[in-house]
Amino acid sequence: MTKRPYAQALKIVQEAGLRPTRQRLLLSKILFERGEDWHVTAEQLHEDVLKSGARVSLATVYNTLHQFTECGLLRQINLDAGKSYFDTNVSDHHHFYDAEQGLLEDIPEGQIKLAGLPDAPDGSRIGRVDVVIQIERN
Amino acid sequence: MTKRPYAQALKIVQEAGLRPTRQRLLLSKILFERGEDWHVTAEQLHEDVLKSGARVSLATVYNTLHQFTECGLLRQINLDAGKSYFDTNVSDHHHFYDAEQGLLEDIPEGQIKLAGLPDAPDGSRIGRVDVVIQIERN
DNA sequence: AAGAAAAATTGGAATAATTCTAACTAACGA
DNA sequence: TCGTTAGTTAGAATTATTCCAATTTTTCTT
Repeated sequence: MTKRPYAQALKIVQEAGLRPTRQRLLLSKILFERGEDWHVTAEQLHEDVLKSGARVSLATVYNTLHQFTECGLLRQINLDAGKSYFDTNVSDHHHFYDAEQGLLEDIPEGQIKLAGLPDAPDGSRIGRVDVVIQIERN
Repeated sequence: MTKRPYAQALKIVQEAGLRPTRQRLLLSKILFERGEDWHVTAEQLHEDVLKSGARVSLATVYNTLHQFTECGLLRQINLDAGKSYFDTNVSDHHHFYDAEQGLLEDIPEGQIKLAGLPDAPDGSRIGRVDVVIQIERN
């Protein structure tokens, strides 16, 4: 992988139909070029930006996370009363959740089988089905 | 059902091992004597208390909801970054969730079948498994 | 039943995550 | 390059929740 530093980030942002601003490129790079699935909060991502030496306001981090979610680049997960996680893995998979430590872990796609799914209530249709396995540390 | 007004509420609170204070009795009554499952937020419950003509501070509503949850009288559900729901139905069941309107609906116990549940990661064990079906209004 | 000890309640302040706002700045198309 | 549109920003505002220290209630002991 010997690309110019922002080639991949640029591609992602443009294909999502978003203007390639400095902030979006940087966030795209940090989010999608770490080579593993990541469950990140706005606050964490903002800290990572600052550590990288760049500056993006927290408001922009929030805006961008929501835009990326809209575009299907991220998946938003709410498990804690207080905060949102954003998952860089948007495949159809489920999660372990350690509430004590606020840690999310992926369960591979296809591992869990669901049967007996009910029809959606009248006047609605089914969107996503989320399975969360709460775990406790021994 | 011609009991003295607080007989049932008293029983619930005492069997949970909690002191039967005026506040707990009233909250127990409002929560468990409506004859149907209820998904309530602290704020909503507090309003219901005020409507009933009594006064319980919001801090006490929060304390009591958490204590009742500890005792297994309620189940806490977090689906929205912002707020917590408390479910008066503590049986092993799942939910429809309408994110748009913040509405939760029960799916009857036993309806959904899960297979292929993975083992908990090393050093942990499985607690609860939650299935949430996101629905969108037509 | 009275007094002491323990637990619960309270208002209000504090916190945390998120959203809003209005002014500024950057990107894009002609 | 210029004007228009979209994006970014700091800081204020909002929302749900927790914390705190003072007061009140409940329970225990006698």
